[in-house]
Amino acid sequence: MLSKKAQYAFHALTYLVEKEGEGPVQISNIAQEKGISLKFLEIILLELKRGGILGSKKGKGGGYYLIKSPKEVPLSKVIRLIDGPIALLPCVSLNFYEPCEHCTEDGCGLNGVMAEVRDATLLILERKTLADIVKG
Amino acid sequence: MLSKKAQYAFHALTYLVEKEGEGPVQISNIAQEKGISLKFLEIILLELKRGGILGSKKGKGGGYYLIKSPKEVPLSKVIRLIDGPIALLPCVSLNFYEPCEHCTEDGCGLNGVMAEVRDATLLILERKTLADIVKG
DNA sequence: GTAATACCCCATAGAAATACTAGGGTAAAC
DNA sequence: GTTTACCCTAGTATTTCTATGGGGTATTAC
Repeated sequence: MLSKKAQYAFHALTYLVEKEGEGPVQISNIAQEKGISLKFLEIILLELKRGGILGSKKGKGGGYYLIKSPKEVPLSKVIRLIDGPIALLPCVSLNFYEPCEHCTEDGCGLNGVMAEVRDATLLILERKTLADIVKG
Repeated sequence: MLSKKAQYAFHALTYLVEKEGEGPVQISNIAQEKGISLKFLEIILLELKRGGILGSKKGKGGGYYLIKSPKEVPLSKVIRLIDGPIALLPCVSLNFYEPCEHCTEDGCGLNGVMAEVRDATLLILERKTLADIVKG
């Protein structure tokens, strides 16, 4: 399951997509509009900025904005940034790989299936972008 | 990600599949062989029993055993039993559905994609069974 | 240049989930 | 009736989740 944090991230991002071209959007604006705690949202947006998805501008008229086209931001990137691994097992994770202590060298039988699940999931999450989750 | 508990469950189940036909297997046997804490494993096996996957026999010569053929136990059943929902969002979960407060009536844009992910995942996890995760 | 704005950073904290641990109870087999 | 081995309740340490609070700093408008 996605954490609340990741869900909030998506809600904030879709809002920013909708507001694209209107200049920076303030945290307080997003928080109020989407019903998210302001301080918690602050942390989330900061992470999205550090992850290269958002840019920010300080001072009057400042706020957050997308630094890429929505079509260039796959959903997988957001999930990995906020929640971490997409795979169901650390030993089949592409970006957060860790060996299992319980798997023998030739791997336990789970690996194969979980790698399949990972691939099927990524096939969707890598292709779908922020542009796809904004209602027409 | 699967919890350690779920991973232990799979390790224990594969062991039971390998020992099928040899009568009940004791918890202590599985725990030692798979390197799992005995008391923690006890809890896990009990949940698998309550979930209708395992049977147990008390007293001397007792232990746990599969009550169905390994081919009849899909991996999805084990995951749902131990970890809960397979879907990434509660609002697209088939077995643990909960409405999202942030989604409007016609749904947020995420729903569609996450339902796709769920279907792709289930297509694998419903078809693959305990028989598939035991090494030939 | 100064005051207002709005992001930035650090510390803390309650609640829940995770991953166990301890100890005794109970049914079955011999 | 004693041993075996599952069954049940309770507790606990650690981590993660979900925030909250207060102050610092860069930018802009005037």
